[in-house]
Amino acid sequence: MKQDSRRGAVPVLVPMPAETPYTYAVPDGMKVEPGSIVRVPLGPRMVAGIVWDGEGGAVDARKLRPIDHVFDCPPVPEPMRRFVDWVANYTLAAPGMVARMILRAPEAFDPEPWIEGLRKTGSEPDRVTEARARVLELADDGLAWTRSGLAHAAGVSSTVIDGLKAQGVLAMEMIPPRPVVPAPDPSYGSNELSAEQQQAAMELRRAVEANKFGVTLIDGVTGSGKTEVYFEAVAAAVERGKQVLILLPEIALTQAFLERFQDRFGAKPAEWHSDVPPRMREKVWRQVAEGQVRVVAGARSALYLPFPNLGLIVVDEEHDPAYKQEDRVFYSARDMAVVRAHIGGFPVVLASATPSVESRVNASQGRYECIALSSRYADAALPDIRAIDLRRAAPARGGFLSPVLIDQVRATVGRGEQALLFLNRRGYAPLTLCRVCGHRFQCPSCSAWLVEHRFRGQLVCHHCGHHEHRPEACPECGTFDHLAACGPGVERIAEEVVGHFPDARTIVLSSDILGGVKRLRLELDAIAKGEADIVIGTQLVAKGHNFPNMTLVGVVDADLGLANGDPRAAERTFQLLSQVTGRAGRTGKKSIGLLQTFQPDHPVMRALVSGDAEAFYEREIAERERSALPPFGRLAGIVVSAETKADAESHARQLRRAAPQSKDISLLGPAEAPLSLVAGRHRFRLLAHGERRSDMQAFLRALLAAGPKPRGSIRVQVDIDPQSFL
DNA sequence: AGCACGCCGACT
DNA sequence: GTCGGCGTGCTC
Repeated sequence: MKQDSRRGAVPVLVPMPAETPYTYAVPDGMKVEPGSIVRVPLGPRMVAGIVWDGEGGAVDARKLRPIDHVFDCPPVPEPMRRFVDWVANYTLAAPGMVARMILRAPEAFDPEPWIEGLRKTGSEPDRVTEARARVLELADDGLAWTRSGLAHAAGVSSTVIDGLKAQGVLAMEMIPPRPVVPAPDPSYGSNELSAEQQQAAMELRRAVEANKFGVTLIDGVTGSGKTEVYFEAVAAAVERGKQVLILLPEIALTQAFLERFQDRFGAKPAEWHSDVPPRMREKVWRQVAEGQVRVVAGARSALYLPFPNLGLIVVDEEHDPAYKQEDRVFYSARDMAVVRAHIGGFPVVLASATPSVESRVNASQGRYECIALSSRYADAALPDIRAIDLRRAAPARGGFLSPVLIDQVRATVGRGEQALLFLNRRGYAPLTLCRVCGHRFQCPSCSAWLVEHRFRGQLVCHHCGHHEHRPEACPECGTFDHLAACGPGVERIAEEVVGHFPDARTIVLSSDILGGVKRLRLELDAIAKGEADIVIGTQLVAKGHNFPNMTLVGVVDADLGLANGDPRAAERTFQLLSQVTGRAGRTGKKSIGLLQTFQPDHPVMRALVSGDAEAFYEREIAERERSALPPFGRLAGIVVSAETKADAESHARQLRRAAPQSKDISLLGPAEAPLSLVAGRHRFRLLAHGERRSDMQAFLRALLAAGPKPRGSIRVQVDIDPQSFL
């Protein structure tokens, strides 16, 4: 529905951190409406902006500059605009910075050009050769073909096509650009669902058909077929002519998901993530905006695609920390998906085998519906999980694998099956020190320990990327050959494994693998095909891959990550180790998960070994409630980034002056960062905890008003009470 | 955020 | 004498 175009001046949200839209003059004869994407002059350059709602603010008429161009593009729909305002307000980010996330496909604002197509005219060629006959048979469908498409399909060279065109047998006409993906067919393949799945699918279908806001949490154990269940909700939405967004954490590696989708719907969903090449991004953006793309599978940024007709969002692996964006605009895509659904008045589905504490609490308190899937596919037995008490079964001197684990690896490989050794730490050793003077290698800009990467011969900071050559001599005391590597990384475990099993085929998988995502996919495929006996990997092996022959998962250091002060440490560890051990036993073979730990009685280990997640979560929830941590209390905070510790300290003083009501203003360097929020370089953080979100807003305003703006940026941590967002 | 302007160090 | 580092300030 078009509103009247407004004359005079309109507000335009430009992609920069201004608190309000800027006002631009609308030249005579130009028609714009709220949501129009326009090109406007901003300082010395031209930028794309979005015409916003309301009246343009009063600006000095001499400053007012005209809109340069209105793109021929569907306007950003009203629910999207409300969403931008909502996210900006909630995260205390500038609305323009949120809008910028919508505008990240700059070439997509102009329509895709039509392409040349060829159609049969009905006239006959002078001679019908074999090649020509094949072409004509294909073109008989009456549809327009592209020149290369027709040549390829008929298996002829394009000169054959040109010949037919010259004779007037085929005529050229302009045809619309091809869809990035074919339309999904909700009745293409129906998965066989168990009674339990059927029941769950019915509930989701009902929610979609009711076409009103509601959140459903699918809590389904590994192998219970959550995906098949929510595919039925997707089908219901597609049947109703709605668009669907499926959010996945780190989609770049989830090739298998796309194939499952294709098996169910006969076509792949459109993909949206950072590895989609620019040309494809533009096409996807445009076709989403035009309503042509029906289903998008994407990373968290897909939440900012301009869907005109969204009817369902699915957040798969809803507990995954990758849903939190922690730079520029801080937000949790899982929670913002709920907000987007609320604004759009449609349902949202959260799915996980290990739901977050927040979602469980929301479910138990009735804000979210909950569907539990408790039975597994017949052939997908969960592995038998046991703890190895490292105090009793200590590794050999200089090693990190206990004899118990080594024996199990030997037995597994001996049976021709695969073993996975999981250690969530890249590189060779997390700390290097001098045995003579005790010098420890530290990052010059972050104060974190430098991690040795022996293959590369370097010491690397995992916070900021700083790297230096690994020296032979201690830089402090000058002694040669007395630098000691402390603790294990995957490279060091690989060294140990090769020592024990020189004939086994061993692969190390971590995100710093040479060759990037492409190489990683190849390696994962190779492992799935059985081309490795022992895999040593970081957490990327935990994500969604199926290794049919993997029957042993050994967690080298199950305690890693429990002791870093993060209030979610236990929850995260439980989730991660559940996922990792779940890699084994996908095909019904008897499989084992072994946890090397110094704390076999820790609630996380007990929950994993007993399989009793409920007790663990109850405990965790009680603990959160008792200590007023999310989701019951607040961990909201103002985060000030600073280049140096001195700057951060001066910001802390300023913040204490500005916000005396904040009881807890603390300075955190990356080494002791409790919330794994460290991103980018040179970042020290300041947390001012507040009781309420409105306190945070007041603190921030006070801070900004108190005096010179701190250098670096000010952000509000997103990790805010998820109960209050509606 | 991006971009220009502006003022100090090593090089054609 | 210029090229280029990034500190500072501004954008309707």
